[in-house]
Amino acid sequence: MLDVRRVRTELEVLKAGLARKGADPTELDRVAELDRRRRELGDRRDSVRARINAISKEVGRLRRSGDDEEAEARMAESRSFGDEEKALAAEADEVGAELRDLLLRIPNVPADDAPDGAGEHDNVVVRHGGPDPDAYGEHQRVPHWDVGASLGILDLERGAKVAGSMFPMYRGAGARLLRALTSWALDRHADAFEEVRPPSLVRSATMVASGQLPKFADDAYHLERDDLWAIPTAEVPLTSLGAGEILAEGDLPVRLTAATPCYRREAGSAGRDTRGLIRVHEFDKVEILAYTTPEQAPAMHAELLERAEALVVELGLAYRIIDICTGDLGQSHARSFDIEVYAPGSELWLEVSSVSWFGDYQARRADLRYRRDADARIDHVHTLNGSALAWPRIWAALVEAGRQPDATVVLPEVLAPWLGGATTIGSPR
RNA sequence: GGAGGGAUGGCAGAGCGGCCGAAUGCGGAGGUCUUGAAAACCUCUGGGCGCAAGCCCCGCGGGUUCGAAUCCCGCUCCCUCCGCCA
Repeated sequence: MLDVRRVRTELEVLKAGLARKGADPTELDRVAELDRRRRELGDRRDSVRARINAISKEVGRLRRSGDDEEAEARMAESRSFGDEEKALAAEADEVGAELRDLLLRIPNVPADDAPDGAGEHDNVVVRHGGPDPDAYGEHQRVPHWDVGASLGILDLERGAKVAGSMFPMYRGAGARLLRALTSWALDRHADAFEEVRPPSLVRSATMVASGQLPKFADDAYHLERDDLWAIPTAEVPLTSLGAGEILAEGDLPVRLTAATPCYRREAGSAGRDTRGLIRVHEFDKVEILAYTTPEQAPAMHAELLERAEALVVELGLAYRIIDICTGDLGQSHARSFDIEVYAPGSELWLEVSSVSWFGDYQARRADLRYRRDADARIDHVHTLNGSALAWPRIWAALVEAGRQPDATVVLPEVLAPWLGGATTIGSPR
């Protein structure tokens, strides 16, 4: 969430930021108003409390010196402030809660250098890499759901039988390919990132910390009986891993990686991209995430993007990197780069990674701070994260791009160690 | 799931309802001493809001009281035992 103090001192700057995102800037006027009222009520409450505290101390002194009569008088005096204190406290709490609820729903402001734009169509392609998307042959122009079905490595019908549509079932070499991708990616990050295996069900507070709640409750699976949420990304537990803690500056940057299942209801996109693996309710993903000082953040953003890009390069896929414009930025994001790979059979660019910088927006929600070496001041960390990578769409692109004229599928050499040395799926027809 | 015990500052560990934001020890920072270091000694050493006065925080949330770390209720988490179980 945004820093209320900035709302007080840089209201217009923040409003301009929200406007760039296409969000309603007038919400901040309401924040400023609630903040004023909360502080005013708090001040009044505190001065009444100061009176009560002083009198109560006096009562203690009088009691000890045996002057019970005067003590009684002071107790009565203190009692007379009770109702006022209660009323002011209740009102201050109410305004405070309203302020917090509002603040939790207001998006982050975009970074200055994020490109302006109203929506998806204004995103900027930064660069292309890998093979020429137009150079794929006719044998590669078969969608992955057909390739997967004929090779027996993707069983969407059985997935639907067991759990419903958009719950894919991978089989045989298809399942093993997923396992290989996860192992390969985790190993590729092992040089600098601590591997974590976090819970995939989390509390509401954890979902609030990274920004999924309260606004996007409909997008997530909720286990009502236990009041737990199925994580939509490892970002959720990894961001909260340090919640409520104060780290030493020397601990930063903290680099974490995790492979987890991800669950998304896709409530807002019913009927879209329903074929194959392009949009599914459950998928596996390897995430890389960091806590940094504000100074370290830009370099870390570049590092995460390089890592995600390196994986796509090693897989030999055609890809492009997109600088997300202000109007398309997620609620918590200040700056994001997406990596899209080209799937020649589906003839689609598929988003397989989103590498984002959140500033202190999540850290404030999570109360995740660090102590600066220079002056021992305590400040919020910056959080950054990226997928490296999301596997179903990679799986789809690999299967389509790897398809040979003889209908077998050849997989990238880099995966061989995790595939028992075999990089071909199926036998020639 | 059942029974019991516990939660205090970076850690350990005190804390009759008032003089407790909290003893003491350790750890950490600075200083004295020393050629240097160790030892010894001295000082400092939680967080939040606020310009300040002041207010709040002893797991979290309520309550009792003039006054709560201390009493009461609910919750969460941890530990022990039993049950169940990958």
